Amino acid sequence: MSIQTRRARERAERERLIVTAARELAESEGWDAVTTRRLAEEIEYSQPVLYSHFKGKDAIMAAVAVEGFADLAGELRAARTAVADPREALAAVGAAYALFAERRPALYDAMFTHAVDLPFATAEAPPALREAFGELLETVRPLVRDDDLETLTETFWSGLHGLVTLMRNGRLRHADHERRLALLISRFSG
Amino acid sequence: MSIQTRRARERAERERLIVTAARELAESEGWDAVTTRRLAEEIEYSQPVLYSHFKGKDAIMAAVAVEGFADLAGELRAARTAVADPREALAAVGAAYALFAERRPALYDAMFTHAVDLPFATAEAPPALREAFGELLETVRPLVRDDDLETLTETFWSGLHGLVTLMRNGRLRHADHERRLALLISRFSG
DNA sequence: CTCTCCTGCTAGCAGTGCTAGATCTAAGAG
DNA sequence: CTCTTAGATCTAGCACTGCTAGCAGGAGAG
Repeated sequence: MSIQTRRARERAERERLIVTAARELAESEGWDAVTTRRLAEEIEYSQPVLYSHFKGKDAIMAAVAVEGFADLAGELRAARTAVADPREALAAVGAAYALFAERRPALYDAMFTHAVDLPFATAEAPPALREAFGELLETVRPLVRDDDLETLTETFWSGLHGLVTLMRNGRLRHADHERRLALLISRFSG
Repeated sequence: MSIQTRRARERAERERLIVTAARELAESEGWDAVTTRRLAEEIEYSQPVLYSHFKGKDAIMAAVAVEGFADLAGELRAARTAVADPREALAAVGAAYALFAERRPALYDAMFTHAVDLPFATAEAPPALREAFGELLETVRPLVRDDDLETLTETFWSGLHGLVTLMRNGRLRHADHERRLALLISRFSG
């Protein structure tokens, strides 16, 4: 029995190795640099072993994305719980979200622009995803009035997502980022 | 002289042929189906002629994107000028924007998620781009109070962009789209 | 009618994601 | 302790991508 558990453990370790290698490579050189050959070289195995762990490259990106959601959830939670006042919390969470996207652009892309086949707003969505959205939900909850909580959260989230994505490929002037963020938050804390 | 003008005209026609072929192919089968070989076959020329017109595939996508901005500007203008009341105009323009993204997903992608090298919020941005943004600007103008017009417009635009992009790859529940849109608009018409 | 240029083509390169078949290791049976 | 068998891993290759060098062939100029 123990020999099989050792094998299973080694397999799991290698799977983590693949995901972290993909993540680090993407964060340092962008997703274009993450090829199956390059990734195989990085983990010191041949290409086909990747396919014994994941269905394809998209599945690897999805796994990286799930890790990203766990990170994001953690950072949002820290921002939310650091402040008592609900409006200040909203501002802090919004700033944390924007900062996350700015500092980890490749990771953010994997989470939101790529990896379409990741189940999301459904019951079978990975826990990390629900947790990240849950943080936004708890931030918005004290400020909700007439509107539906989920709808309000989704709309606020969309605003943040739009800000960071449009700015990231030069659609918005980089200088006024703070003002736009403040404006968005003010419109959602009333 | 006239012989050279004929050649120039034929060249321009072929260039338009390339762009419209790329656009139609993308809209009917997605950007993954738009390969240089497929595109060459579609216009009944060999691959290398594409490179005598455009620097590469990205440049073709950028040309398609510019066409898309002209379309978007037209639709936004129609929505804006159809209504007299500023708040209703904002709602109409927001709905028109979302409808555009929903009906032309591939075109929308070319405009906002791909084609990074397209000059945007600068002076050398193509006129169609400035026109499209200008429509949003004129819609927001009557509703601006304490905030800066450009910043307010950019933030509203980000909200719209976030809504349509997050919904398009399953990040948001499709059913509540109208409610989110209405909520966003209400937060920006006060 | 000849020469020249230039347009558009064929063929090919380097790289991509992915997979079939061989190989080699290591576990289990006698 | 040996032999067989099964599973994990690798080598080699497929079909495709964007892009380009270098060659034909027909246009225009003289």
